[in-house]
Amino acid sequence: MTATIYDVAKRAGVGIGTVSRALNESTQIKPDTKARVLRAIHDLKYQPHALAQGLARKKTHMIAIIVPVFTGYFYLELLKGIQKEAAKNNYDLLLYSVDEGDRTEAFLKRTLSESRVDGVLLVSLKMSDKYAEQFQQSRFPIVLVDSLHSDLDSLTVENREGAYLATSHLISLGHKKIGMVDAQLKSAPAQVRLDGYKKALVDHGLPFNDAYLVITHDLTEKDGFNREAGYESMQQLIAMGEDRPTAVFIASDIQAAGAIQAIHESRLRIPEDVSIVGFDDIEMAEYLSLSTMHQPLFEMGQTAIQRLIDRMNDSELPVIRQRFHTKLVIRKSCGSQVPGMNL
Amino acid sequence: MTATIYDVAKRAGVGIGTVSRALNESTQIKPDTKARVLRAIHDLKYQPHALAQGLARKKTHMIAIIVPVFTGYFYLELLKGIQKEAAKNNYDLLLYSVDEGDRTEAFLKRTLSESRVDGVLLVSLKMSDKYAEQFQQSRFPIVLVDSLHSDLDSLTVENREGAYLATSHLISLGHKKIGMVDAQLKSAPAQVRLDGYKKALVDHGLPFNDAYLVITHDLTEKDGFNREAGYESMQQLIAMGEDRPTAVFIASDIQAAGAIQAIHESRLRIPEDVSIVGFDDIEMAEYLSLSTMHQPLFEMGQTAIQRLIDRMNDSELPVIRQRFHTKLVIRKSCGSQVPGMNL
DNA sequence: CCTGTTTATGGAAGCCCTTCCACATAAAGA
DNA sequence: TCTTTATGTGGAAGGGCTTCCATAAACAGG
Repeated sequence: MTATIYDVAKRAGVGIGTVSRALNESTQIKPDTKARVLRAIHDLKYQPHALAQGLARKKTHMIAIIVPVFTGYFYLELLKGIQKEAAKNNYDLLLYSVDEGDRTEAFLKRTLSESRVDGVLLVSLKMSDKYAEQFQQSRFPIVLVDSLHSDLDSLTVENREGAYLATSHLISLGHKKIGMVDAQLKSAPAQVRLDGYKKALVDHGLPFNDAYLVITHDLTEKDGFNREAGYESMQQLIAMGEDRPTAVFIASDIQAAGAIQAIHESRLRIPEDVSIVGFDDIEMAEYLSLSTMHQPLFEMGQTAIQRLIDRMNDSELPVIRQRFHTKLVIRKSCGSQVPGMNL
Repeated sequence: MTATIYDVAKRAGVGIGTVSRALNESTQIKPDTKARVLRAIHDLKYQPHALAQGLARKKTHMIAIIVPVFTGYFYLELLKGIQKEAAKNNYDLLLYSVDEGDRTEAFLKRTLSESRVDGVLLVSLKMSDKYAEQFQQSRFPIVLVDSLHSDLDSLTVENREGAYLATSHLISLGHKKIGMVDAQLKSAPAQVRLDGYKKALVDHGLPFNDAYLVITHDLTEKDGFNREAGYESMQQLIAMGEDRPTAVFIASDIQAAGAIQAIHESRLRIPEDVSIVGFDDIEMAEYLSLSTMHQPLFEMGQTAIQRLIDRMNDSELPVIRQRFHTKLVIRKSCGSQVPGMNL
């Protein structure tokens, strides 16, 4: 069927070693021999067998990427960056998408011992100490994206800073009663965004009001970063009546989408009655005219691959933690609280 | 480092063949021998080397999926279905995303000869006759999704039917002047959707008016399924003034998003001044209150994998072409043309 | 022209499996 | 008890590549 290196060798009248050298840019080959081999390769439409090559080289040129079952643009943008950079460096992407909680570990385990890939990108998923140690000890290249572990390379967004900026923006518009809708605190980003929110209040001399903080108590396995959670949380705030906050910082755009729906259903207006700021800047945010914190996802994806490649080339690199800054994107979902100052 | 089958054999005091049998559910092994081997495997944390296995078995248990650089929910939903079904059947997904035009062929070529994967899913990309023939001759399993070639398995959406239904819906609401915004006709779906639109007009005794058909003349390499194209196309229709259509069928939701923007900017109202129906039912459609044709993408993804697996098991299967039906999802973007009958 | 280098080349060994064949052992039949 | 058959088992061969080592060819220098 398909030609092997032996066929090429025979046709070119050389040994298999020479064929290999012709293919692998070795300097140890005479130019005209190389030309002859390349000609034979061309004639036979020969293409090296990826698996055999991988087996011999102990390199597969594949990168596994483990993501939570993709819900939304968040992962799309990231994937684009990852994909582009991987392609540029001739790496193929093996995509694992995890739905149930502990499948992550199963994937990590396989990854670690099957030698199917040269490295792993773990996205938005928690890295257990146990596996972190295994990866570290085995020097198996891994980079965490939007996730954190002190022993491993990680790229995260400045969630605290982002939340701080978002909240500060609302404060700067004159709001005094500023609420927050958050996801479950077992999620690190949710935790940290809450911190940023609190800090912004404190720094500007505003009290932190427990009643203004609504955290999804999603009974399912989810983390609360979804529309339904945002919808319900906002309903809860609205139910406070006149005491309700005049502005709300919402931990993710997708929750904000649900929140907006809840607000509209209550016949309240945005931003006249309630101002909101989201987080993520997913594509939909633009359609919702939602002010939000933009994350440089594409760039993070690219950087993640670069870092992974660096680490594959040198496993002794010191562990880094790279933080990416968010940027406030102002749209129409927040206005000044002072009457008459509205847009 | 990691244990090989030889280590396991030695530890269990058996031959390597026996270890292999213990792993591969062979009946040719005594239960207690098997137990002993499995014990050794457990002790050594042995895991077969995927590449070596692939090389020996001539099977990689990987499927390549080639998609246009993912823009939007269209691919997300499809990917979810693909991913889920692949995981269920223990196949790994190798993701290739194509941006520039002819990279597709490069991927197909590699796929065909590198033996890296057991099968290919080609999504929304044109299959050239040349490669179609190569795939067919080599009996290399491939399934086309949202793409078509007579010699290969393909799953498509009933684009004509969908366009027909969308247009008919507008007609049933009383509209007489119905326009269409389409993408470039070099794209098969665009072509076929236009046919459906025309047929609906004709079947209902309405004339086809050339001026009401706007086809993006995108100068870039794109096919016109994007927001900017929709925006400009709609501006063109609006520029007709009072002669403009009262309803427009738009070939994709993403174009519809652009069109809606254009409509709003012209101070026209939806659906009072212009009714629109889109195509795809991407997540955003709900937020835009856009009536549109829903495609069963998740299901298509699943089916695609199933079909691919079937074909991998039996390359002699007759070529099939499976069509999926679309469904009209009514939201608020279309109203009756007759004054007073509006919502 | 010969010796010492340098450069080029062939092909065995190794990567880690599966599979097949030969052989051993146990069970069954006579 | 001795065949015959069924059942288990070991390990060579093979899958297609890279790499290394030994050897051959080319090139200098004297």
